[in-house]
Amino acid sequence: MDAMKQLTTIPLFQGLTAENYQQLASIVVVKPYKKNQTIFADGDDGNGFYVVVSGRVKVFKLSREGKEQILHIIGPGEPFGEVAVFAGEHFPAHAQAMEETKSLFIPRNAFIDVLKQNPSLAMNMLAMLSRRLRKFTALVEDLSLKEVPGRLSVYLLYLSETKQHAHNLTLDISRSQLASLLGTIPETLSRILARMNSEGLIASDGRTIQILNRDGLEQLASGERRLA
Amino acid sequence: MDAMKQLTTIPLFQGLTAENYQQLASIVVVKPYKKNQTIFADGDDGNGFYVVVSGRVKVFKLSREGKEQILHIIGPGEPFGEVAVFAGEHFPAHAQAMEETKSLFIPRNAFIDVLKQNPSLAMNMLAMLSRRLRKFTALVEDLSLKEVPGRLSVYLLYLSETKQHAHNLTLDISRSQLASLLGTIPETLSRILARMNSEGLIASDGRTIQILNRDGLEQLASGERRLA
DNA sequence: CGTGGCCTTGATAAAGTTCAAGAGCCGTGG
DNA sequence: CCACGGCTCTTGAACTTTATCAAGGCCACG
Repeated sequence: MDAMKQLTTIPLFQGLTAENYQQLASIVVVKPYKKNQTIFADGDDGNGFYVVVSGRVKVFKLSREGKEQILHIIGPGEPFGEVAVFAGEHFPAHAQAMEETKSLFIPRNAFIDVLKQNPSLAMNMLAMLSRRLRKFTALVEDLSLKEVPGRLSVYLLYLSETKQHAHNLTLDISRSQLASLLGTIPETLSRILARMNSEGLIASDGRTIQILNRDGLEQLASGERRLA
Repeated sequence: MDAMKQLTTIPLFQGLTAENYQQLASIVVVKPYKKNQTIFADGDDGNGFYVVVSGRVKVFKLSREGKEQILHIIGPGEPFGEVAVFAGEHFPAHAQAMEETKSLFIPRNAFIDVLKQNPSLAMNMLAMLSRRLRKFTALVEDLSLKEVPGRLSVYLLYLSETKQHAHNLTLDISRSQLASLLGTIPETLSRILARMNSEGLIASDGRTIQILNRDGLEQLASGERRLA
């Protein structure tokens, strides 16, 4: 597939003119990454942004002691690093390929030129940033208002609503990474999964999790109930 | 001061044409709020956004039990509620005036019309959203990676760097609200301030705080050190 | 001079982290 | 084909941090 065709399949770039696609195609660079390869580091110069074509990328912060908090997991069609393009000089977090990943790199200056000529691209970008901001609001809410069992419940219910058939979930990330996404550590996650199992809320086996009692999870998610 | 003049002083609207200002002025509505008055509630229909002219507004989330997490405190010249205009139908949080506040309300549809004709307004909006996203990244990092003394240190150092003369700070919010901003409760904040005092890091008296040992605060902020 | 709001302090309990040890799993190489 | 080493995940025990509950102090305002 050539760059131009790829561009038209990306939600961020929907609704542009053929001319715009050509302009974009001429500035875009295809970049492949291996599993665990760093794409950019916290503090790097933000001279452009990326769109994932295939594979997955995690965007995360690192504490001084090396504990990581995952901020986003970016899948095909989604952009990342775009904040740096408009806000400032450097990336505010680390980005690393979680598996073999192909991405497009859109250099800053060239992109801004295209943007200036194209209101509908600007509108797309605005909508996208707004959606991301909204997700962050939810993340902050989760981190500050809920305990870990509640956050885990929110995550499981979210998974079951979106990607998969209702009651049988397959985690597509490791437990350690799930822990990081929930703002905790693997030990705590492990214990909570065990408690959820013994309370009959779920049945987990490796990366497979069955939801046995959806109401119970919803109560945990909303803080109405706690685990024994 | 008439609406048009106010508009030109707002960073978000810098660099527009005279015609744009007139368009905007014709759709803007001035709205006054009393102290503690609700401006919008979580879930309300987002049919426009606001810019604070004078006073202050807090944007916050509420847990089921009523515990509040402040997300932003918005001052003169800053916009709020703008995410709803691009992202979706409803506001993702509550907004309330912290004191007597005057704000401008910009209705959604009319604004989008102006935006479509004006790339530089769109660029301003993009930059603003990006900056806010960046702040959120930092907030998430704080909430998930640091303990309360660290978060408080970050906040104090931030205050001393930006607004005020180096070592003598005056809090412009109540302790309860500071607690909420830091993702904790007033009791915990009180204890930590007491410990910081007795360790000679700060000298606090009411709403005034003197920084006595900047290095010590920086160590707490980065997790190198803990309070006794 | 009382009354209500906010802040402080103490005792207690809950939640999560840390440290340490062991179990299960998988690919590599003998 | 089996054993080894290196992962990740699990489990236990001690410890740390923070929240909760309760009581008392301070101050401003009526």
